[in-house]
Amino acid sequence: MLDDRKLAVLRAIVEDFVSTNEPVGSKSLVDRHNLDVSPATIRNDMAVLEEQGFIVQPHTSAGRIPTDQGYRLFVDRLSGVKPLSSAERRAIETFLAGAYDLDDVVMRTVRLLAQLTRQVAVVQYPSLTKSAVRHIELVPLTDRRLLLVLITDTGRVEQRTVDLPGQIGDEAITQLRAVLNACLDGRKLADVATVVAELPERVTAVERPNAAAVFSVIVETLVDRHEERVVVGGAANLTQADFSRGLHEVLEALEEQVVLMRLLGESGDHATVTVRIGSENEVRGLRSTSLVATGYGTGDQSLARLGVLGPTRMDYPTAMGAVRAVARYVGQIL
Amino acid sequence: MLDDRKLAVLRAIVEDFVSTNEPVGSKSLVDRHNLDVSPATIRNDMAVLEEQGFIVQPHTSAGRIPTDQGYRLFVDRLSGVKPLSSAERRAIETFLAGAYDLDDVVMRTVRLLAQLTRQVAVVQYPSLTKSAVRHIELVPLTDRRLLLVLITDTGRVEQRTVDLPGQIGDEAITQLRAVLNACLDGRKLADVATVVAELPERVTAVERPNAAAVFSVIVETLVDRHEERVVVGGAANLTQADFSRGLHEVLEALEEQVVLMRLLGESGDHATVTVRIGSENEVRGLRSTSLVATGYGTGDQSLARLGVLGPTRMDYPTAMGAVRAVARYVGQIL
DNA sequence: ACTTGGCACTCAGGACCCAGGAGTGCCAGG
DNA sequence: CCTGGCACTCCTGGGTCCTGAGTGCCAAGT
Repeated sequence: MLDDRKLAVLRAIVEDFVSTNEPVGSKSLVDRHNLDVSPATIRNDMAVLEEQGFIVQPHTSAGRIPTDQGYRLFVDRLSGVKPLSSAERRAIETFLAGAYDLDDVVMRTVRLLAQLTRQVAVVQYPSLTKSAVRHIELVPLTDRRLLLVLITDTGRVEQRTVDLPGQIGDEAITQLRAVLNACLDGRKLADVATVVAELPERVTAVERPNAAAVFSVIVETLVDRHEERVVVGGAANLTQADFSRGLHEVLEALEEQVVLMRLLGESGDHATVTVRIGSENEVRGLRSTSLVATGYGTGDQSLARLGVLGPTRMDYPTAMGAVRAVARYVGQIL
Repeated sequence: MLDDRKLAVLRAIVEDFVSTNEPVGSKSLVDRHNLDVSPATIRNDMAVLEEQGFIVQPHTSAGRIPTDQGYRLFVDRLSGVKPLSSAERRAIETFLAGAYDLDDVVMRTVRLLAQLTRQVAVVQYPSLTKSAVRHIELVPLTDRRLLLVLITDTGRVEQRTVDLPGQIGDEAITQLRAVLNACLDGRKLADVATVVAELPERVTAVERPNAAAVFSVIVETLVDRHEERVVVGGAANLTQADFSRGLHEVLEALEEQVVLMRLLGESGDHATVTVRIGSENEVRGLRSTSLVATGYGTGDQSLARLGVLGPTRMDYPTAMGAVRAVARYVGQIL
């Protein structure tokens, strides 16, 4: 039902509209691309495309602009992933190379993505649940409060204060620390809950209440409270694309961690770049934006996701290229 | 040169303009405030105020709007700090009460300030240099890499990886850890550099290269690299105020940590709310915004600063009230 | 020495109209 | 199935006009 030329026309419309931000008409199409047919023919094709819901005209007798569905077809069948220029690759490498720690990696990644794509970059912190415990440290704050510091093998550090039911002495802390590290070191965080359940037996009875408090905080921190943060950058790029009045909505959505998590979280296996276009987004307020995202992580498993967010009128091939490349490099670094 | 009535007129102009966002004319002034003089009199006063540079008219025969200098006079002499309603006070308390750790406190504070003032909130992390070392932890990652975790008495946790010149064994790590904690525990971070300089003597000669690497990272982390982060929130509120095209500039400035530091950092002793209006801001791109900021911290010393940023057309008394109140509560919590 | 009413003046903003042009849909002929 | 021609639509930009808010100034009043 859609022959090759119609697809070519759709592709051309998307490309032109993305670069000019103006409805594109039959005449300018035949000029700019070398379709060797007449404008009238194109018009017929466009009529069909419109009927199928891939393009619309903002008002009678204006050019056509792609619908969300049109973009969808475009990314699915009409365009590939545009690889980065070698200059860009080098830029990525040098930019990410000097990172100190995990925080720094994430921050640099956000900036990098934002600059590269001129869109809003969104990077999720590597998930806790898929990494393993490297070390647990207990530091006394007062005689009834401890600071619990938990270090994972992805280099992430979690900290929480623990309020104890009773006083605790130095030697008790030392003992507790030893037990914790002996039992939890190297364990996948996902397994920690079950291991912790067996721990109380290993502690002397008198210390059990305090130990229990610590254990429950550990479980809470690691398992229940998936405090997986999302970092946003490049919000300034939103002002270029004209969201008319929707900008406010978009900015608001970007400040809600929960919303961002929902946005990024869904679907998409590792190493595939997924695109979510306009109304496909569940998130209210981001209905006129598109998300290009992928997973990243060490080896074959995906630790978290990152991507860019922009107006539906976005250069998808380039964005996909940048997202994929950055995800790979970040994976390498971790 | 400026009698009482002229000042009253300026105050009225500021208040009206802030609430309506429209140039205010002589007629509406006498209506809305009960100045019992005629519009003509007001016009004379306004002429004087304009000559002195406190107000301008956007174009001939429009009402007047305050200049930066006008706002300055307003905050300095014509308005106080508006205390919060008791409902707002309660809101602050309950909102900040449930905070887990330092990160959480900072994040909640940002949200709170943004919601309270309907402006952009800016909160600086408590400065490292003024707090003391609580604990230092070394965790082996590989045989040539350590993770250094440093805990301060304000509950802040700093982490850095250290690349060692040579291999290191478990017992060497233990020794090093003991030395570090023995010597640095409780020291003000500002003093750490001098203490560290004396440390190498306490380590066996064979371990000195590795130890030196660790020491230099410590100094770097704590002293040289004042990586004092600033967290921004409520950027969506910027869209309400019409920055015409300057919005882009403002958003860009808000993403530059360095710029924010410069903005917040200057001047202002603890517990005073300082206001920086429009062109008084050094920062290019924030010339049409105002900052209301103050220090916060435990006891009498200021650990860091927080504030709100908005258009110069801002409700200063309320903003100042909110900033002051939030700063106090946060100080209490720490 | 201020204050006041009166008056002429200015100018942004909205309503209105008009022409130009880009783009379309349709149709008949190749 | 493609193409040229043609009539139609309607957005866009420019121009004009008008109105209303607001001003500055002046002369008279207190």
